[in-house]
Amino acid sequence: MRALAHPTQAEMQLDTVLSALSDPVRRQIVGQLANASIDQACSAFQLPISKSTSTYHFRVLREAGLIEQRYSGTTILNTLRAADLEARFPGLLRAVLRAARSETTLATSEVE
Amino acid sequence: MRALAHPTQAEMQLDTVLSALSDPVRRQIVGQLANASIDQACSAFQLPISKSTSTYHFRVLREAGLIEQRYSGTTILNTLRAADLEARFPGLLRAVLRAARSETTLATSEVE
DNA sequence: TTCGTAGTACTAGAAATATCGTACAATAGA
DNA sequence: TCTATTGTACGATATTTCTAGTACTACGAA
Repeated sequence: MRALAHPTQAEMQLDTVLSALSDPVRRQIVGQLANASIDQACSAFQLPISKSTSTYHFRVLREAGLIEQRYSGTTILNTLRAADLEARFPGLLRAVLRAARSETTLATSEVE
Repeated sequence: MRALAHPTQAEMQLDTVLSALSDPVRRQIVGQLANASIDQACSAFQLPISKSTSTYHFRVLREAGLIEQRYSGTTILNTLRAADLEARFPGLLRAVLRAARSETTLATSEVE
C-alpha cells in the first residue's frame, strides 16, 4: 500500500493553508468535500483541468493539511480535515466555505 | 488631492481577498492595522522590504478591498475595512487575524 | 496473465507574483 | 521658493505557481 505524507495538526501553517485556499480549483474541491457525505475519489470531481494538474492540486491541499488522502485500491479517497482545521485555525474553514457558497450563489443568480 | 480606487463591498472577490491574505508581509500589515487605534501611514510599518515593494503590497491590499487608503498631505492613511469585510465575508477576517495571532505567539514562544 | 482504470513522476513551458532601483510627483514647512 | 518627506511609476529580474503531455506504477477484474 502506498503511503501519503500528511502534516500533523501542529504542523499546519496559516501561510500554506491560505495559499491553498486562494486557488479557485482547490476551493471547488474543498467545497465539494464539505458537502459530501462520503469520501470522494479524485475522479469524482469535474475539474476544468487535466489529470496531471488535478494531481498537483490535490497534493497542494494534502500538504497544506486541508485534506486527507488514503488509497483504496488504485483510487484515492479524499476527506476534508475539518476537525483538525477547526482545532488549529478556529472558524477559518467555516468562514471560507460560507464565503465561497455566497459568492457562487451570487454568480449563478447573475447568469440567470 | 490624488484619488485612489477602492472596490465597493459588492465588488470584493473571495479569490482576491484570500490571495491578498496569503502573503506574510500583507498579513503583517493587516494585523498591525487591526491592532491600531488610529489610522497608520505606510511609513509606520516596519517591513523587511524596499519602499517600492511596500507600495506594491499596499496596493494589492487596497485593490482587494482589505484596506482603505486616503491621502493626508503626502502621506497616506491606511484603515482596515473591517466592517465592509464582515458584511461581505462574515467571520473571515476575524478568523484569519486570530489564526495569525496564534501562530505568532507560537513562533515567539519557540524562540524564547 | 492480460487488460483497463486511477493516479503519479517527471519534464517543460507559460503566466503570475514578489522584489528592487531609479527617477519622479505632490505636498508641507522653513 | 527651496528642501525634505512620502509615496508612485516604470522597467527589469528572479521566483513561484499553474498547466499539460508522456510514460509510468499499482491495483482490481476478467
